[in-house]
Amino acid sequence: MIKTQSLNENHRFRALYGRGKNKTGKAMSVYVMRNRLGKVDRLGLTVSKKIGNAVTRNHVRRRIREAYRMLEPQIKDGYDIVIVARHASETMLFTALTDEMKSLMTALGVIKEEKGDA
RNA sequence: AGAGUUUGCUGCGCAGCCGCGCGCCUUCGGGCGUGAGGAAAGUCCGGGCUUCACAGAGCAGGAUAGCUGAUAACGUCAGCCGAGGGCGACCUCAGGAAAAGUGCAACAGAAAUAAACCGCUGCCUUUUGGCAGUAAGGGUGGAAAGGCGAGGUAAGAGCUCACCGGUUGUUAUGGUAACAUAACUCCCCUGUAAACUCUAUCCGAAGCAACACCAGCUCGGGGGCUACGGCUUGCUCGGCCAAGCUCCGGAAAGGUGGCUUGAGGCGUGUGGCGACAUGCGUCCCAGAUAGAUGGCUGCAUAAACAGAACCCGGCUUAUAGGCUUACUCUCCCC
RNA sequence: GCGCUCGUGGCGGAAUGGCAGACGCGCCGGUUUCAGGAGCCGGUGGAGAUAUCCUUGAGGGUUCAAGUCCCUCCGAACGCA
Repeated sequence: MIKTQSLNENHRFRALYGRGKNKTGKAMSVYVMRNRLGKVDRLGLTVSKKIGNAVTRNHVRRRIREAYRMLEPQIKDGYDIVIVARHASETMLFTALTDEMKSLMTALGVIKEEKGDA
């Protein structure tokens, strides 16, 4: 990923859960908050043990990261984003996963508005 | 043909585009190579490695339990012995000691480690019954004094004898041994040690968040107090001199190493029934640090259990499908 | 990584190796009331032929006998670094 670092500090996670804007879909919940790092985005992933065993959790984490990578060029700079996986993210089609992430991000206002888009 | 026992293996692969960790190269655009398991799991054992304030001794505690071997070691493995199950191939077994001692054995039953309720026999008594002898018979129970026959007796009893069974000891033969077989001899004794215990053998503790180093306004270092102090798994002896709090003096997180060449893999020869050992050749095969293997498309597309975190040897548990070794029983045909 | 504890009717929670489910809460039925509550009385794991059988997270073992002892799994909660 080009402009995104991983978010691994527990206090930032708690700040996002507490004060960030959030939206929830079938496959994930997304929390968003501005950071003070300028052009850098930071992504944190949470996959709890309720989702499944280690193999399942790895798989879910990779799918969500891949979907984020597809979406990354359209995301505004300077945000911390935390994505919490839910059960459906293991089984649903990858295209549906990508679409859901995009619609959640759009609702939260972190997707760039494309030129000439009505 | 049917039913069954058993051995070992595999458990996705290829191509295209985009993407990730590590290593090397780089004209800094990128390129090349490589990248999860048989259980990586559970953490049930054993070892390496590191540190400790570890000389060490005793007690306590823990583990193991047929024999011989294998191994770095083991609670693992191999072969054998014994016991149990199965017609059999074969499978299972914490498989030392109950004759060192203690405990426990509910209910039932007269009685549970010792015995007289009924019965049987003798004597006394008018009868009811009393005294004595007796473990053959009765019922209870998981277990009731070894089984059966004969002798014997008032009635009976290993009281005596024959046979059988178990058992203690000795001897002989075979075997390294566990043990097996035979002879003589002693005895006839409940079970339980996954109850305490005894016997034999083994065990210092903690764990890579160990530990070492670097950077840092805070390091290092020093003073005072706790003091019959702290540490050494628990306790005692012994040993060591450090630990906590506070003050000079004000606190939060980082980086690097450890980290992968090893009791290593593969092939092959030799020794051994085997576990395994060893010679030669050859190969280098993940090393992350919120944690790398994913997404899409095609090949008929369905495909289990499941993800390394210091490393090895085992055990246990999970596992769709496929392949495979050696055998057994029954039926039919020749 | 290391270690400790627990699992019993619907719920909480007892039970020396010896009749499993004490006790409390809840639930059901009855009584009382015009009606409800409280009180009082009785019942309450499952199957079944109404004899009995199966039940202490699951599966094995030891024992005459296991909720209890031993082993292996499963699940939950907790401690230390």
